[in-house]
Amino acid sequence: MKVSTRVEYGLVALTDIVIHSQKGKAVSSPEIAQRQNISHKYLEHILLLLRQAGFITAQKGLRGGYALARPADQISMADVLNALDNNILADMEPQSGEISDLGNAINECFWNEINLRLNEYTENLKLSDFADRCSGSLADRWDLYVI
Amino acid sequence: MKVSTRVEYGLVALTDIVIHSQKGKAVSSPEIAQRQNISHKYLEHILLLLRQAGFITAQKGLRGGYALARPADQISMADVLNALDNNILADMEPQSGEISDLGNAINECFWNEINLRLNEYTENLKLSDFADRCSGSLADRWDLYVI
DNA sequence: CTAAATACCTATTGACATAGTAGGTAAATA
DNA sequence: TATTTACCTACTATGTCAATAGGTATTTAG
Repeated sequence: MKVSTRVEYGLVALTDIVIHSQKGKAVSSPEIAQRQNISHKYLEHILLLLRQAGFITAQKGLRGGYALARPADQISMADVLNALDNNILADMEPQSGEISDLGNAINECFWNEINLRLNEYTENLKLSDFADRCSGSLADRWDLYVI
Repeated sequence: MKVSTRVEYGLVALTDIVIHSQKGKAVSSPEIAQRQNISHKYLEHILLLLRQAGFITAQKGLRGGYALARPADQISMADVLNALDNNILADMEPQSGEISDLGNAINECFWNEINLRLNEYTENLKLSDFADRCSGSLADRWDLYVI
């Protein structure tokens, strides 16, 4: 599936915050941008989306930055995806006003089925599980270089 | 999931051909266009894709039209989707050349997992199953009006 | 032989989303 | 007070989508 950089970077940024959050210390956008090799200015737009959706809180000023607004095990990937892209998990809707009976039938028995599967997977997968898995995968990678 | 009209119409057109095919009689594009309420000229482009991908054969001239190139139970939905949209089932690839280790990890443990699920479903679903289901759904609809 | 119907090909267009870039403002802290 | 940060608004380049348009080639019916 083709995914926009907005979604891609959003997921990376959020996971970065989870991984690098420490007690009382926010993660700043320049920090994330450098670590993840993302344009800082562009990243700011994306972090705004994530804040407006209620996943992170922001602190202005020196030593400011972002932190999770609630525990990572209470944030589902479905929610995050929807915040970054309205359509990515949305039900299929006819783009043209008129649609044939066959078109309707196809939507019902195919696209909705696909959405059901995507939603089931992403709703049950929480940000915490996600970050754990990715960290694990990262650790594996590091081993390659360390040995 | 947001789906382009190209994919939507392509699926409808192909299913229309399956349903309305009769021995020795091709299904013409004006016929499909009228039945499914699709712009005829636009539909021609889409049918071209389906022909080039080898799903249907075309016959020019009076009484010409389209027919399935091989049995419907030998055409997987995955193949059809890929013919209509290269990216819809494709693995996640970094859009920018450079991607962080975390980005790579996310691709591996999240997007590829999603693609795996989509591919599993759509590869096992054949056009024949698909047409049956949709016809069934259509029959249900008709009952509503017939009774 | 001719006319009509059909597939096929190429080009063009308007609308929209994406992927940034740019510059400035407000707030918080060392 | 200076610096760092988040925040806000505007702009732009690029590409894809969703057609529309017009013409050519081919086949069949009559």
